[in-house]
Amino acid sequence: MDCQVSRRVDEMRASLSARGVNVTRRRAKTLEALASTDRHPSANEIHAEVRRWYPSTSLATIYNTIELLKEAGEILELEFSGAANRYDGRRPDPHPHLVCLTCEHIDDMDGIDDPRAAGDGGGLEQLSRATGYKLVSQRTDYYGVCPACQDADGGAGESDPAPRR
Amino acid sequence: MDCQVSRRVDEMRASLSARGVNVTRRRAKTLEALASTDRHPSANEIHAEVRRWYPSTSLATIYNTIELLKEAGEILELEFSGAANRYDGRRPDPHPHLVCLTCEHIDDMDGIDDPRAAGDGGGLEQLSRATGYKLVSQRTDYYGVCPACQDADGGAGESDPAPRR
DNA sequence: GGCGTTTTTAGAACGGTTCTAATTCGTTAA
DNA sequence: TTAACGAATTAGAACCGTTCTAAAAACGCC
Repeated sequence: MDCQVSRRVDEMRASLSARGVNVTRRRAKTLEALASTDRHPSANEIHAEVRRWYPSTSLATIYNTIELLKEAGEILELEFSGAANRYDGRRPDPHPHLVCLTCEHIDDMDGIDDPRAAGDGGGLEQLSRATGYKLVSQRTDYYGVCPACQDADGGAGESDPAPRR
Repeated sequence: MDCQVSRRVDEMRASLSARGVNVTRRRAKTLEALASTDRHPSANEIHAEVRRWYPSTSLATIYNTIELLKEAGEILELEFSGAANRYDGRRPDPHPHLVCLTCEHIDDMDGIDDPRAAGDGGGLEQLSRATGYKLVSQRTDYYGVCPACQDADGGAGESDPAPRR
């Protein structure tokens, strides 16, 4: 396993343990599946990955582990109404994403010189004061068509190659 | 009907008509329900409102009209995974929202002096160039507890008065 | 008034998520 | 090694907002 990945897995494991959560083998594999990709997998995709090692694993176990990780603040959940939720186990703090409406690929939006592209963090207290809300989280998404899908589109015509949202 | 509201209804109606859509009485009531509130109603709430005038109205008709309005770019749909989608018929262009996690109230976030609080618009072309995506839309939400729910909470204790998300 | 089209209805279907009851697993104590 | 207890896991049902479908109703046009 990549060193970067195993470090992140250790972080998550420690965070769960600190909360008294027993990190079983299935749960550990779930952490690994989350830490080892930047593809923002869905619960189903994580399930498929864990099943490669523990084929009897139920989807409920995946959701259970996801819930524990959410409580520990170790993953970021990206909710979608018409499609499966997606998870970011590498960067649990809110950060902006680029969502492809054609293939549902999700990229982190990093290092772009735009005010809104900044990670949040400091801003929430200030905004809480300004709005009267007690703000705890934030989400920014940009929707469009990713480079690969633009290329696949061969120039002009639409051919609806994949799910749309 | 408020003058502001009826102007907005007329706008929507014109926009639908221009696309060849027949604005029936039920559809007109749906426009009105959307234009006459800043509460960001769900499909169910719109349904209840339209039913006050046309009691036989089916939920499918509401979704049908919502779909037509989306195609015409006349409403903003705020999707939520664990709860019903919400609609903004007053300001169809993306703008930031404040979402109360306790009572599910949604406020428009206006006139707050924060970089991310700016309506989008111009930024998308620039960001498209920077990211390689062909961006068409954007969403920014802030999550927290609204002033009313903070007050209702009477200071310290939690009592889980309403759905959580 | 009759006819073809559009709209509407009621309810089934769908899909992702959550819940439930039963089973299995892991640990500790005899 | 076995017994017993609590935690984890499983399979499948339940849930709920949304979408689909087939039939009925309303509408516009001659």
